[in-house]
Amino acid sequence: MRWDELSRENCSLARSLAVVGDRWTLLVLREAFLRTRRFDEFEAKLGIARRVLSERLALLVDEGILKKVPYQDSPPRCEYRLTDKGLDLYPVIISLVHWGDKHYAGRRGPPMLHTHKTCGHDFTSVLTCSECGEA
Amino acid sequence: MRWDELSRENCSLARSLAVVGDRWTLLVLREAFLRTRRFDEFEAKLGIARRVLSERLALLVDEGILKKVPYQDSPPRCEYRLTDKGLDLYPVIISLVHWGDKHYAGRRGPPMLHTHKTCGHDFTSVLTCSECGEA
DNA sequence: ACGGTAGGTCTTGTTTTAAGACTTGGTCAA
DNA sequence: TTGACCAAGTCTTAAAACAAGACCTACCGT
Repeated sequence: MRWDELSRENCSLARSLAVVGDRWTLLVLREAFLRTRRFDEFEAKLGIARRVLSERLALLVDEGILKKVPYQDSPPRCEYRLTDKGLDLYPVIISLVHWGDKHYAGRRGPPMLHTHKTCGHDFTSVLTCSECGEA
Repeated sequence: MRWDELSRENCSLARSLAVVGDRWTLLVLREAFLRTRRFDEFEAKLGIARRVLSERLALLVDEGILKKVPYQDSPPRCEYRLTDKGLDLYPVIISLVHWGDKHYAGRRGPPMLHTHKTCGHDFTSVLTCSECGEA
């Protein structure tokens, strides 16, 4: 099966992976969540090949996960920002991060803590049922 | 940056992706969650190349995400089952599935519903804070 | 001895990725 | 007004990963 056939499978996981399931896309999105916005910021922070970065950003814009927003007129320049669809990927990224924290953290604990702005605590994520609220 | 360097980055997302961030691994795990257990069941349900499947299963066993369990003596045969570490990936998979449901479902709605055994409702996932319980 | 089955490995050609040089349109300072 | 510089890419080449399918290895039953 090829990558582009995957997106036509009748399976939400396959369709999601057809978009974000490659080597780099989720790392690009992690940077976007950390407020990285410009081409060379992404390049510098990720160490990704420029060609691959260019391709991924274009794909993410195509899919409506990022949008290009002009930030100056001359020369005309754009930055990349998350759309609502992109923001919806937060649970995916946070679950992967917490899985990594749990199973690959070294002696010094997880590399980054996540603080819940509303309650002020560092948190891990708990997946709950939308109907009854249980874990 | 190469794939194996990624796993040495000081970032839980990068380390997670070094294991499950390729084209096939999460689809293999989806099948494992759906109780697929044997080499040719995986092959038949996924349409994956045998060489790639063999490589992925070996990696997942190496990482302690799947384990080989003998199910008959002669000829000796093993099946692949999720370990606790593997089961911990459920939130990742379910978030990806629900993201796909939300943004790529066709007219007929999502291809598969998830029922919470405890409360009996079809559910979507809600990510909540481990400290205060809010979404 | 023969065909079937489970679980792989090997080979070949195609795609993707990595690394880094090159391009384009514009600014700025001398 | 010329030359250096910048952001945001594109192009080239070699290495790595993948897809498809043929082949291999125990062992079973007949």
